[in-house]
Amino acid sequence: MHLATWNVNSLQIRLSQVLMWLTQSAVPIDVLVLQEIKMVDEKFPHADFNQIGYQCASLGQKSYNGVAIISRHPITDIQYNLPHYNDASARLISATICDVRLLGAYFPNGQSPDSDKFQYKMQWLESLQAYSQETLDKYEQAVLLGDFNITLDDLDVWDPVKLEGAIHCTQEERAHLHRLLNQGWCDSGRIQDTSAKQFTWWDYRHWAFQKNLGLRIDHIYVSARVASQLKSYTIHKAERKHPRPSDHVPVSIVF
DNA sequence: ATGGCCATGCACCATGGA
Repeated sequence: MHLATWNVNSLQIRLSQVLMWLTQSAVPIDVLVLQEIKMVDEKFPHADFNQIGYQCASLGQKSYNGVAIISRHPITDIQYNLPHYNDASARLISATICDVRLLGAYFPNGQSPDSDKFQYKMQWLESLQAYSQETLDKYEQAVLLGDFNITLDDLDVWDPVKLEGAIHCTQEERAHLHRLLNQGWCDSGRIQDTSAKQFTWWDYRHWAFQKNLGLRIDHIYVSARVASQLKSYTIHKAERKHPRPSDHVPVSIVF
């Protein structure tokens, strides 16, 4: 199974690139989860995806956030957002596809550690912990993937000294990722290669991509059963060379 | 030394992103 995640920063703007990426993939993508589609469900371009053999489920929102699942296989048991957290933002869509439970997530950004938005991020993460545990208890094959907006450790940061304590790099945020890993998830990006710096996001400014000044904040966490079957993990950096790219690139695994 | 990008909404500047 080939699974991918991509924060597209507006599906309106990125639709043709996403369709092209899906149709040109050497190994066909079975499921792609999207974040920041910034689009209400009524405007979701189902027909464009149907035309290339995919069906979709979306949790949209105007201007901000919004997540979706694009799948070549039937999508069942869809859960919108966190079950125990009343969220005004569209951040999570879960479904079962080919006997695999998928959680496509757009974690809150947090803005800065002293902001109200950081408090919201912490509350959201607290609720995610419970939902994550329920998911692992219930499904042997599970994948939690998306834009986590958190670096696991300094290896995920282009300049850990400069960014020490900055948003996405605080110990409080990282503690939540370690809690998830302690629940039994495996970071698919750290199973095979555990020493190389590899990023999934680069700032639009300062020629950051050209200088490779980035962060790894998009993650694919897999249950033990899926981890044991993992064949490959790929960060699709070439998508950042598109004329009008997202600041994130797609990440995918094959198992 | 402030910031330099990109997308959205609403109107050409403000907000959010990370």
